[in-house]
Amino acid sequence: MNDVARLAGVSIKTVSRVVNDEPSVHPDTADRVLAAIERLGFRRNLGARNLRRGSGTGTLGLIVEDVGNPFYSELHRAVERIAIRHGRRVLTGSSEEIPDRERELALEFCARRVDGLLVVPAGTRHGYLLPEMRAGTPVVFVDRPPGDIAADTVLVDNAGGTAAAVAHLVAHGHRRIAFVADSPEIFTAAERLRGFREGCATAGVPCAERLVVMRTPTRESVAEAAHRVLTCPDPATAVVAGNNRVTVHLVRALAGAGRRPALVGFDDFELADLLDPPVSVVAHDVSALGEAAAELLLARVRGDQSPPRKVVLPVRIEARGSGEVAA
Amino acid sequence: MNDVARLAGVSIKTVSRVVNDEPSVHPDTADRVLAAIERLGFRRNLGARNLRRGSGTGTLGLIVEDVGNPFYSELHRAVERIAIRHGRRVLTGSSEEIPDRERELALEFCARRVDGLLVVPAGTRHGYLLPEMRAGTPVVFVDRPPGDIAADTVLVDNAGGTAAAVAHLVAHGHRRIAFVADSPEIFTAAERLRGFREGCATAGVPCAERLVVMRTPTRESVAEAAHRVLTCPDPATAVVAGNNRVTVHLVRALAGAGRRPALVGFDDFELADLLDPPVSVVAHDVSALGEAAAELLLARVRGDQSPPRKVVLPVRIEARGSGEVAA
DNA sequence: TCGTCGGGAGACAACGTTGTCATGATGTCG
DNA sequence: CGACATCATGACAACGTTGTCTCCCGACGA
Repeated sequence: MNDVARLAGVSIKTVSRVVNDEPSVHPDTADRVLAAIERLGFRRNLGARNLRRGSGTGTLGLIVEDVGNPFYSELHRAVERIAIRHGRRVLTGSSEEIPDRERELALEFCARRVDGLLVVPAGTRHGYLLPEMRAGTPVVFVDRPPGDIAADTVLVDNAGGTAAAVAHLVAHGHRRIAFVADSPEIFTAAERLRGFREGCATAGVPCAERLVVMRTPTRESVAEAAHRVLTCPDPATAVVAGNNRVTVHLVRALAGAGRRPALVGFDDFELADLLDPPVSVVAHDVSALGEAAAELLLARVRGDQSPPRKVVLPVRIEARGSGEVAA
Repeated sequence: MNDVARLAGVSIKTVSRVVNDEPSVHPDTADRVLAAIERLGFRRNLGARNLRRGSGTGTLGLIVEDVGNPFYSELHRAVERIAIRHGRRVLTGSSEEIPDRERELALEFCARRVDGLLVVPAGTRHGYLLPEMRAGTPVVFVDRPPGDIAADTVLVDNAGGTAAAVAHLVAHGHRRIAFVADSPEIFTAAERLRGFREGCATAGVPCAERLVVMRTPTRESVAEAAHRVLTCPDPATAVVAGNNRVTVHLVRALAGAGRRPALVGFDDFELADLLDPPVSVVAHDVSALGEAAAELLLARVRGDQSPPRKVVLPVRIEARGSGEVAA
């Protein structure tokens, strides 16, 4: 900026005036400055600007489990869309479901002075965020609630979804229904299990513990779980999958099998309708989730001080055939 | 930091020493300072730090078409992985395939003083980046080359891929092969068309212009294209799809049809193997693409001044059945 | 003619850090 | 016992901006 000022024969402050197009700069002067800027390839340093102005950095932080997972990338996209609309960029990080990495990312984003933080929590303890929140960085939790603090949270109706899945299967005559999901330490998995049990209770069908398998879904672990619930005494005739990865692994595990159980997945996924049979799912609007969270966060950024809010978005059964297999 | 210093009864510089754990601070003093930091919830301002140190901001910029597209989110993930390994974060933006948005994002990222920029270009003119590059921000182009400047570029073997797809189909007896792809203004689409033609020439099969349809793939446009190439005189018996979206739309369009053409897609996608028939594709390693680009960029950040490099990653045919349908 | 007003521009400080240098206290060695 | 290295700390400037205040000058009304 100094160089620009020298080249244009003005003071540094006048250059500042020009780049911020403040009024009360003589057009001729402005032209000289613009020419100098052009010639030197000057670009103002936003970091310094933000420091001086004390305003925010125009950045939102987003922490998810894995930016490469389609579920989270759709979330990311929705957040980005809202952020852009408010003139902000998104800084993203993958926690890899490791609480320490979540914490590290969150604190670093705060050190970078993001205007606000969106977190899909990996851990269950979030006291470390309290100082930051008190210091004025609003935080909104997405898809899962914080562990031990009160804060804005946007969720989907997990329990309602699995309960509906069970009802759907029972309506097609199933009475021995399995539930295969992620580890119960994960909030969504635990909630979906709760809904599964409630659904069973409501429908008056038994909920056999041996038909419930919960652990981190890998291709192998899900295949093993499928084998177990389908070959035990009184085997399952239908399966509820706890999330999109479980569903995909299950579809793969069942692909070779002869007689297949009915299946309802949680989370919609591309091509579900083109599989054979098409996979019924508990669908929810991931974009709406991201948008709601981002809007809530931005309201906080703008100064909304009302008590922490909890938003629960609805889910719906997307019946495509795999759930309609008769018992 | 002032407050911390006051509370700990030391100078602000000593606080700085503690947070950077420089040696030569008396342990007792350090403890007092740490206590004060804890009590006040102090977090150092990385913006100010970066400004003062003149070092980079520890950030890489990544511009893609759409962070929500699985192809780009996998790329994002790979870039993030490498960035983290070098202690850096990733600032991402979606250009939405609009040259002006690409430019706007790139320049803003430069103004934020990213250490380097990864760009999947939307436009074909990149002169606007020259000043930034001269000013020391390295730029690496990913998946598509820059329009009118010389710069590092990491691509996949687009032409080789479609040529191989044609060879694969010819080997199964096909002689009337269609090519459905994105608009030829998109570099990858144009290259794949070139490879398609070369493949036809090499195999000695005709390349009828009416079997080539190129435009922005939507569900409708692809369905229409499929209908056209399959119902014209001398209709196609096989189709090469130009990218993952075209492939998915094609699968959907063909799902209801009776006798289906053979199909080879470009870009692998989840569940391709579980469709009926499983979809053969020209596969390439998106993670490798992102990693190679990020590594190259980081080498530049570290000061590598060698001439611009062009890296072309290999592709391979993933034969799953849909390409083996006999003519 | 004088006082006033407003446009155009610059000097200076400050944002929150850290690099450089200086200081005083303490210990060490010949 | 003096010269000197070492340790612990602080004062100060600087990074690249922008907010505030001030100054100058020409125009305008009384």
